Amino acid sequence: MTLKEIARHAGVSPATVSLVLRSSPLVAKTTQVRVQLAMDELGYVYHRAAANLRAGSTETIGLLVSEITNPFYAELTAGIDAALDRAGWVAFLANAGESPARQDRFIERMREQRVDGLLLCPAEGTLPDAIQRLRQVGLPCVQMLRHVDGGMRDYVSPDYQLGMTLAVDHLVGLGHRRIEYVGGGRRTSAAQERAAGYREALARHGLPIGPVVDCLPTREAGAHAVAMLLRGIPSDPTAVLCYNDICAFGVMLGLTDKGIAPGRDCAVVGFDDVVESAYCRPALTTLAARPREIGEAAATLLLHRIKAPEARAERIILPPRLIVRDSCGAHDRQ
Amino acid sequence: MTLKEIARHAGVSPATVSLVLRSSPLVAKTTQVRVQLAMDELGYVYHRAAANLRAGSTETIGLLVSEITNPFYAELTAGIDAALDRAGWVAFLANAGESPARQDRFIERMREQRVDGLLLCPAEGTLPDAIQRLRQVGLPCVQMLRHVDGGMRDYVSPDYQLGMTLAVDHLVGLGHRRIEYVGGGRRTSAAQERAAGYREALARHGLPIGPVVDCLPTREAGAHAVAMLLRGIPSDPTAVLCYNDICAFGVMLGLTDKGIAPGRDCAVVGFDDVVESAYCRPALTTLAARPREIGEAAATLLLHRIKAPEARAERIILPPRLIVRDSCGAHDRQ
DNA sequence: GGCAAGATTTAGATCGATCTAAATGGCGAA
DNA sequence: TTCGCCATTTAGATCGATCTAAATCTTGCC
Repeated sequence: MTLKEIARHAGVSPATVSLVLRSSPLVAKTTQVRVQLAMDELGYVYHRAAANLRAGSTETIGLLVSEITNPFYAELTAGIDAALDRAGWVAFLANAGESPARQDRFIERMREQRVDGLLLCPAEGTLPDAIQRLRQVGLPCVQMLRHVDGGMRDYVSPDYQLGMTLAVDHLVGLGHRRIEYVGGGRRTSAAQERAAGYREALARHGLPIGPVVDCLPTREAGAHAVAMLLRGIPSDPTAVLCYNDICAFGVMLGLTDKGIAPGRDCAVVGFDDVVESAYCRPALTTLAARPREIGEAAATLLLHRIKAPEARAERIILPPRLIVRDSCGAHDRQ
Repeated sequence: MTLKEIARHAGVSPATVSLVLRSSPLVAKTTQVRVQLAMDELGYVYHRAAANLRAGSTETIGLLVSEITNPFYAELTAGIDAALDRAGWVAFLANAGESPARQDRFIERMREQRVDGLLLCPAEGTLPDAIQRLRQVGLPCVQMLRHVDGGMRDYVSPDYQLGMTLAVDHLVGLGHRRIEYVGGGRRTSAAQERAAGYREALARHGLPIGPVVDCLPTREAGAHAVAMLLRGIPSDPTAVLCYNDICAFGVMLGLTDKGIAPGRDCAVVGFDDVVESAYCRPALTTLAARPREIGEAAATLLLHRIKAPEARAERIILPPRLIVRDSCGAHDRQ
């Protein structure tokens, strides 16, 4: 059932049907109704791919996340999906699993599909070159959560550094002087900016800066990192900042297993504010990074960029909010 | 940069280039090399949409999940993505958010995109009619986790009923006689099969069947449901089965808040085995539903169905495994 | 050398829409 | 009546690939 058959059935030319499909004002009301009727009657389904081939745009984007099973990325994805749905666009999804090779494969496939743009969280180890190439071939791209080119191109993310500053200031206000950070070892901009925020805030307060403890963003790694924290040099920390909530859950488990009560004996602060944060015990003090809003902002920015490819790059950096719960001990002191 | 230009550059006809692109054995080695060289040199990118228009298939599917932010669906999605990637296919993603209207909109859009098939978790309230229509228009479709047509069409899911049976048998083996189920009120097949499994298993043991307590799959609802459990008619339950792990987390919170220790004073069993189950305290006894495998199986089945649309429908029902941890008290008794 | 068989290559139509540029029809004004 | 203008409609080329059916080129063999 094609446009041509609709045309025959409605007694007009294919060109006219095409105009009706795109609700052009050129078409007379009566003709439009007649064509619409024919389409309903014959159960016509618009063939977007064919239209796209001629028209040049697909109203389609590629979405690459580094790990969909991380609840933070899942929220991000939901935000993107909501914004695209409002605009009538759809996204191809892929899960890079932190593999630059898989990421390259996906980008290649998206180019073949002729998507109009790309939303991506660059996998760890992505070369700036990869993003540069996209620019060269004229494929609009918005980076999310991480950047590999100094963040000077289109980029949407939480303000990691500000988040760490808020956390440190809060802990210092509670009287903590030995504050460590768990979450080194990753080579993403998101990790580096957090570590920098931690160091800078401590320096501003004139406090000793512990070596950053390596930790992947998993509960296992968080629990395992606890051993590194308790070296007693010069003394054990009284507070621990974590790369994200998942790490923090692990750290709290690790502390508990050593007989140290998180929130009472040692403050723990996470990052992200995933759903569980409010429900674990002690409830986790953390920084709300607002992933859904980030997703919506990123999708909206990409749609703008597609319409205006030559406009200057935008950076949208959302300030996180400190959510004070029980794991930092603030509630005990009042 | 099109196939035609490659042809000119390589001194062959467009038809030959097309054959090379699809690595046809018809082409002579030397020609193939020459064409390949021209493509590399000119930076040619295959135009899949154009090829699809002629060839009739898109090697693309639509994936509709009811709630991507649920970690169970996130795992499912990761499994699907992995299987599709291996086959070289890609998926359009949408998040229905349990809205049949949004679901219909997405299905319509997928038809316009001419996807070759659909993977979907039907939103609550989906009419069997919706699936029936897909059959009529010849769009292959595999239902996952839920079905709206008696599960007689292509369908992949855990064996909910068996899961409930395993849980009840285990609890009965531990000596429990008053076992309740939290998770009614939903009108999906997944909910109904769980409730049926619960009732049947209890009946087989000759035990009293409590009224199923309504509970949405959220922590809040789980915590709230606890009040309904503790009515003392004829006595409070000593064990609670839950719709899924998220509910179970809520129930454990609710119990704890009432001074009842889950795992010691009251057994709690979840369903799904999401990552947190192993890490909450007490660690949750639950049924591992293997979402990643389900996702892979569903994607694989859909690809088969696309190749053989007329073959008979397949039901792939994976048996869950009971994972005994601390919340059912089993470890205390040994 | 001639011919059939097999191996390669190709011209031209085609997929289902959009685009451009021109055709058509109706109507008031000269 | 004829013309010009505006509102509609349309023919035919086009997007970038694949498909069919036929053309061309090699071989091997008599």
